[in-house]
Amino acid sequence: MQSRKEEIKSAAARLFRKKGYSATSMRDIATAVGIKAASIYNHFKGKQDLLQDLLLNIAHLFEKGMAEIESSSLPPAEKMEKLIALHVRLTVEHADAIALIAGEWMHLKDPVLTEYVTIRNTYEQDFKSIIEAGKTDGYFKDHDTEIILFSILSTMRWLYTWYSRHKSYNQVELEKQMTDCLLNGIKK
Amino acid sequence: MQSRKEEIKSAAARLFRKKGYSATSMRDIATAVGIKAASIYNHFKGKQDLLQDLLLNIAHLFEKGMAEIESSSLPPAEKMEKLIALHVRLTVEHADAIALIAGEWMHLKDPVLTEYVTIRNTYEQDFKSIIEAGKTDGYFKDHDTEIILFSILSTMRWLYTWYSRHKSYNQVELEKQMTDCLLNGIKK
DNA sequence: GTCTATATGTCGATAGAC
DNA sequence: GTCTATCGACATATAGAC
Repeated sequence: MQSRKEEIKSAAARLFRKKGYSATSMRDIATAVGIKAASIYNHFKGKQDLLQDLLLNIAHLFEKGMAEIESSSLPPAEKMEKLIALHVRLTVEHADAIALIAGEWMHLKDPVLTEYVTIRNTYEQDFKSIIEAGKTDGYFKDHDTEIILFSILSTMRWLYTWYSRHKSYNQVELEKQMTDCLLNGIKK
Repeated sequence: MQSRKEEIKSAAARLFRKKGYSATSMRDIATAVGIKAASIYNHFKGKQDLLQDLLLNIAHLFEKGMAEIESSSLPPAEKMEKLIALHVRLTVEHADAIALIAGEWMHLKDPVLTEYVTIRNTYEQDFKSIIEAGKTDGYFKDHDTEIILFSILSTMRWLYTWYSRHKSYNQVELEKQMTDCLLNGIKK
């Protein structure tokens, strides 16, 4: 059961992803839902409000997932596996909204833009702490932390493009192979 | 020495990257160059023409790089290293245009859109052939070829965001660490 | 080759009827 | 809660003077 407000949100997410935020008009979104553009303003304050709703929601899901992993007492290598699983799960469940993280967050306006960037920076800092703990404990090699973070996050952030073309792929198997690729590499 | 036409192109690339294609106006580009919007039309047919010029140019650079690597008689593992080096080099030399590959190619219009996608698909097919040759020769593990391709390409395609924040990083060292991360993983 | 002026269209958002 | 009608801003692109 999806309310009209939810209908508008998911149509907006799909269109922002496909055509980009700026190239998507309120008329486009309204048509996709089967109403007129003016009617959207009974549910949202405007186009920017829609983008902010979508992006803050997904940002908070990542925040929550990271908090749970950090507060666990698992060793760094297993925390890393949990992080990869978190990205895979959120991507599968919120593919359209995730896509906006990659390409449309720049269209946020202040003060939400600042809020969003702060959340993202904190997330990356937490990620780096786990990598460094893994190096200290001798689980990870001594690569530059920034480069390790970048390699993993970039792969995770593109997962949504890949997954849209391979929906049939088993989620558990995907998670397993990605984790192994990232942690152990592709060379024999 | 940069001609006026080149000035316009690089201003467009920088603005398309920063604000997105749709949100960038001809007035924005003109102002950045120090002329009026109408003057751009003496150098380019329109905004779409600018995007096509930028994207086809960078696509052809990848095509050329891949052709050189493929025609070499190096073993697959070394071809892979050359491919990573190709991405690093093109990213450092054409950061703005490379960014458009990640987020703005969707705004291309046919027939150039079809041409661009065809070039990209061919590039990915060539990449997969090298991965599969590497598996056959026993250099690479038996992961799903699609997943290996995706892991590597996604990291390469996000390099431009990372590099803009770490311009001081030594290019040779960057190449070495990225190659090692991708091929051998981060686990000890 | 750059300018001013302008044609033509679409945008986000609002007012007010029902 | 959805509609019609509309406003004002800004978009791409063109015509023609200099």
